[in-house]
Order: sequence, then structure tokens, then C-alpha cells
Amino acid sequence: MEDVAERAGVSRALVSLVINGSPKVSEQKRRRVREAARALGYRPNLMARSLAQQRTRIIGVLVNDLRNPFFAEVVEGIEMAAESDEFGIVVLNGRRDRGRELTAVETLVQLQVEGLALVGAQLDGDDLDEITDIVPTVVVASDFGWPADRSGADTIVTDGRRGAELVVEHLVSLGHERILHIDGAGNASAAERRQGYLRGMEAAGLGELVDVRTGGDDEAAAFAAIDEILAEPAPPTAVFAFNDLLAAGVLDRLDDAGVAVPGGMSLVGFDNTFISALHHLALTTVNQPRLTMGRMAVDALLERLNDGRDEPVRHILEPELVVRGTTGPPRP
Amino acid sequence: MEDVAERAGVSRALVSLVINGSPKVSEQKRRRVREAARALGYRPNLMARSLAQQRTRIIGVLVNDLRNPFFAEVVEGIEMAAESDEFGIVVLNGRRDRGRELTAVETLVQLQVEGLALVGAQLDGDDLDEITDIVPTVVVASDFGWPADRSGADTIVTDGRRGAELVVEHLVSLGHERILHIDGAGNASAAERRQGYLRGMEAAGLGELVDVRTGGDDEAAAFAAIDEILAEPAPPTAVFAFNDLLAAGVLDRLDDAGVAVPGGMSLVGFDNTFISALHHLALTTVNQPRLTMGRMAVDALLERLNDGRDEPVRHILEPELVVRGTTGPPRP
DNA sequence: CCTTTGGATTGGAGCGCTTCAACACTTTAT
DNA sequence: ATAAAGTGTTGAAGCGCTCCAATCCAAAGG
Repeated sequence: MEDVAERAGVSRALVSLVINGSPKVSEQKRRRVREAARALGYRPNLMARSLAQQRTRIIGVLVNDLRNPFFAEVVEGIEMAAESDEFGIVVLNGRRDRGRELTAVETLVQLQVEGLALVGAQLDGDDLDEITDIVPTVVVASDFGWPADRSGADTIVTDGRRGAELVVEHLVSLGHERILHIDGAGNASAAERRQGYLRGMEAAGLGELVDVRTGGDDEAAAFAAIDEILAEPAPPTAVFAFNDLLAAGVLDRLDDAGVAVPGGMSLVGFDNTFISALHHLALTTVNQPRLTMGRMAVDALLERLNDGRDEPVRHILEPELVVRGTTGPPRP
Repeated sequence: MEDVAERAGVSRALVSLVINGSPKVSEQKRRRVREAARALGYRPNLMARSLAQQRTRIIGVLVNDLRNPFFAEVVEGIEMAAESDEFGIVVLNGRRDRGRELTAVETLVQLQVEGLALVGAQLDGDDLDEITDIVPTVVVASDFGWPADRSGADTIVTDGRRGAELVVEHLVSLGHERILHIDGAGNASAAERRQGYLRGMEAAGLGELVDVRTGGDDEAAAFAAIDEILAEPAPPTAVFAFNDLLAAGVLDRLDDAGVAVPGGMSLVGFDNTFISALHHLALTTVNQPRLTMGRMAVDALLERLNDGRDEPVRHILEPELVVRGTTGPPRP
């Protein structure tokens, strides 16, 4: 910067003004500075700038698992929204490990991010509590709910309970009764969906037939559960899986076992990732508006940053059932 | 930091030493500093540290498209490798837009990243050339090749040409002759694979039957091409798609048209993403060792950073054909 | 007892930038 | 003509940290 100033015959301060597009600089000097900068290949040091400015214009994003297309798309939504508000984002990947998530958050905080978006985080309420004290935080696509969440974090979720109810209603309307739920185990959204399933079953008068098995959040997690139920005397006629990835795993296993879908078994996923749309899978699922969620997350953060909002906010989006080819009437 | 020093009754310099785990600090003071830091909730400012230290220990990652699971996994590989070498990474998403890629690189450079990994970048040789002058760069999963790449960048790729040859050989061995290639359009790896296809066809004495159509890199890109060929009098008996995503799109379209796979048409993808492994797709494809690629990318950067290597290096990994269920003998 | 030695500690300069008060110079009002 | 009010420009302080050279102190050696 020194060099640029010298070459342009001005002070360092003036260079700074030009770089930052200040209006109060004469055209002439502006040109000369621009030219000198180009000639010297000058690029401002973002670290130094942030330090001096006392702000970074960076939003930190912690994502549960980058390989899950659902999360990847939420992140894209956040990225696009941030970009339009002239914020940058730094994405860190928790890789499904709470410990890693914790250190990632620590890194982001030390990086001085101005806001934090936790996408599908596995942290617990205490963690969240601490984090919120340090930096404006929005929780996306996972719900700590009350009382776990006594923090000041904002929340952007699709209503997992409602989504699950929609699934059950759909299956019931097709005539299913023995509906199995393979859940998301410890996953942050698992509890909500499980609850929705239970309520849906109750509401349909199927409380007796409730059956929940432990799953997880990827293809492999479903195998054991499916093997189990197929070995039983009266297997369910429909399976509601925690998410699309899991559902894909279920489909594979049913395939192996020679069970037709939906002829022998109906199957529903959750998230409406592009996978479910592949015709060969044509998975009935529940849509979550990912891009909107990203947008809302950034907006929530910005309201705190710019408008000084202080009270936490919860946005609960409506899920939408997407009926495709893996659901049909129960086998006789 | 000032406050911590005061509370612990030491100088700021000492606090710095403790935070950075210097061995030359008495146990007693170390404890007092630690305690003061905790009591005050002190967290070092990474920006300030980097500025003072004149290094960031950050590797910048520019990724072509986060939604493509292939890239997501390469990024994970880079992340894991970086982590084990005590580097952080900052991931920016080009979202398939060269302009965005350019500004992303600019941002990363200004962030003072110590190395740059371009994953599937669409930049051209000139761009790359400029970038390499500024920061150590490794190109992963896309190959600019000579002479486009006269830069000093390192390259980590799976041999796309060889991979494509393997595909053709496999199809030929099954008895196919009319083999169509739907390419990756402007995608950075498209040229290599196209070339491999051409060479494979030539080698099999099928030069006359070569047929390449323009595709892209996601599901939708294949639709037009498939509609085209199905309308022709003598459609091919096998399709080799640029990547798995594209292949999934092809599969969908064939499905719509009532063409059985592999009965009516054989189909091969590329990348061996988890999608191809889904039994319902069971896509024959070509594997790329993603985690290894990430590891090698980081190693390449570190060799430049630590060992002062100066000459560009090219690592070309062996692709591996993964035969699944979408390939079989041609229809009669 | 005084000097050496070596480990522990500290002051202060410096990293590259922003920003604010102060200054120089024009233009306008009086 | 002089004061007042702009315009453009600059010097210097400060952002939070690191790190070097200098200093301090206690133990060891003579």
C-alpha cells in the first residue's frame, strides 16, 4: 500500500479511500491510484482490513455433513443470500462429529465471524447456549426446541413433526396400517420427525401399531433395521425413513431381499433431495425449501447485526408432501 | 489480551507465549494465565495473529459445484488432509460460473491463503497462469494440460482418457459397436474423457461409429441428447455419459421413453459417486479415488510451502472400472 | 563475594490497513 | 477585502497480536 501511495504520489490514506470507493476523492487522483495499484499488482490484505475495521463481513457456516446433498443445498442458499448482502461465508464441515463441530465453532469465532449459521448441527443445548453468548447464531434445519434451547439463537426449520404427519396421513389414506419408522438416531431432526410419526399414528387410531427402529442418516444405517423386520412374522407394509439417503438404503436392502416397491412395501423419505427425484428411485418424500431456509437464516442474522434485534426468532416452514412412485396400496 | 495479562499479573508477551504453548514459561505463570484467560472468556483474534505472524495456515479451496457429491468428497479429502497437517481450509463455491470462480480466487488471495486448491475449476489457462504467480496452486480433478497450462500449478487428476478407454473396452467386450458419448460440454474434465472415448473407439476399429453429443454436468443436461438419439433410425446400443449425475439423467429419460437398461441400452457413468452405488441405479461407472486426491493435493501444496519445491508436478491416478448393472450385451 | 550463565520475562516495534481530526486550498457569502 | 463554508488530502493513532532484543533473577562457578 505504501508503494502504491508513493507511485501515485499520494498518501497511504488516500489509497485506502480509493480502494474503498470513497466519493470524496478527485477523479484525477483516483485514476492515478488505480493505475499504480494495477501496475504493482496490489491486493489489499483482508486480515489487516478486518483488524482495522473491527469487522469482517463474514458469516461462519457449520455444516453437519457436506456429502448430504440436502445440507449442501442449504449451504448454497446461505451462500447466495450472503453474497447478495455483501457478506462472505466460511464453511466448516463437522463431518457428523460433535467434537469436531465444537472446535469448528471455536475456529469460526476466533476468525471473528459476525454471525454463525449452524446447519444440521449435532451440538447440544448447553453448547448452543455458550455459543449464543459470543456471537449471533441461527440454527438451521435442526431444532433444539424448548427447553433444550434456552439460548438466544434463532431457528429456521421445516416443521418436521408436520412433515411426518403428512407422511403418515398419506400412507393411511392408501390403506396402510402397519407403518414402520426408521429414525435418524441421534440426528438433530430425528426427534421431531419421530414425534410427528407417533402423533400421526395416534391420530389415525393406529397407536397400537407404532413401531420405531433405530436408523441413522445415511444409506448404511438402514440395513440392520430392514433385515430385522423382514425376518419377522408380520412385517410392516410401509416404511417411513428419516431422510432420503436412508430411504435409498432401505430401497437397496428391500431390493436385495426381493421385496417389490411399492407392490410389497411402500417407502417414504424426507428432504426431497435430487436423489429422490431420480426416476429409478422416484421416492415419495417431504420437501424442505432449502434455498429459502438459507435466505431466512442470513436474514435472521442480519436483523441482529443491522437492526439490533435481540429476541430470538423461530421460523417454522411448511413441509410439503411430494408423492412419487414408492408409495401405493398395501399388499393384500 | 491486555486484560488477561493484567489479571494474571504478567506482560502481554507472556500471555502470547502461553497461548501458543511455548515451553519456556514457568508452570506457575502458565497456570495463572490460563486461568485468567478462562475467567475472562478470552479468545485470540485469528486475524490479528495472522497479521503479526505473516502467515495464516489456511488453504483456500475453490470448488466447482458443491452439490455434486463427487466434488464434495474431494473437498472432504482435502479437509481431512489439511486438518492432519494443522492447516485450516476455506471453501468457496464457484457454482459453475467462471466469473464467480474468478472473484472467489481473488477473495481467497486477499484472505492471504498460503495455498490454493482448485477443485474442478472451469478457469482457463490464462486465469490459471496469473493465479499461479501469486500463490502456490494445485489443480484437482480437472486438467488444463499442455499447452493451456503453461503455469506452475500442480495437477492431481485421475486419468480421464484412460478411464474413458476402459469404458469403451468394456462395452466393446460386451459386443457393443454403436457407442454414444454424451460429453461434459465445457466442463474442465470433458475434453480428456472425450478424447479417451475417441481413442478407445479407434482402437476397437469403431472409428466410423464415433458419436459425441453435447451434454453438461448435471441430470438435466442429458435430456436433449437422449431425445435426439431416440428419434433417430438407428440409435446407439450404449451410452457413455460424462459423469454419474448426467448418467442418472439419461437413465431417467430412457425410462420415460420405455427403453430398458441394460436390455435396450447399456449405460455408463463416471466418478463412482454414491449415487451410482444405489441398487436401483446400479450404474456401471469409473472410480476416482477422491480422498486420495484430496490428500495428494494438500501434500503437493505442502511440498511447495515447506520444502520449497518449485517445479510443477503432475500426479495422474489410475481410474478403475466399476461394473454394475447398467451394462450388458447389446440388444439384437 | 563477585562474575557467569541460562532460563524466564518484558518492552516495544511492527504486521497492513482504516479513520479521525487537522490541515490546505477553493469557492461562496458578506 | 475578509470570513465562512466547503473539498480534498494527510499524519498519526490504533486494531490485537507476535517476536526480537534487552532485562531480570537465581543458581552455579570461581
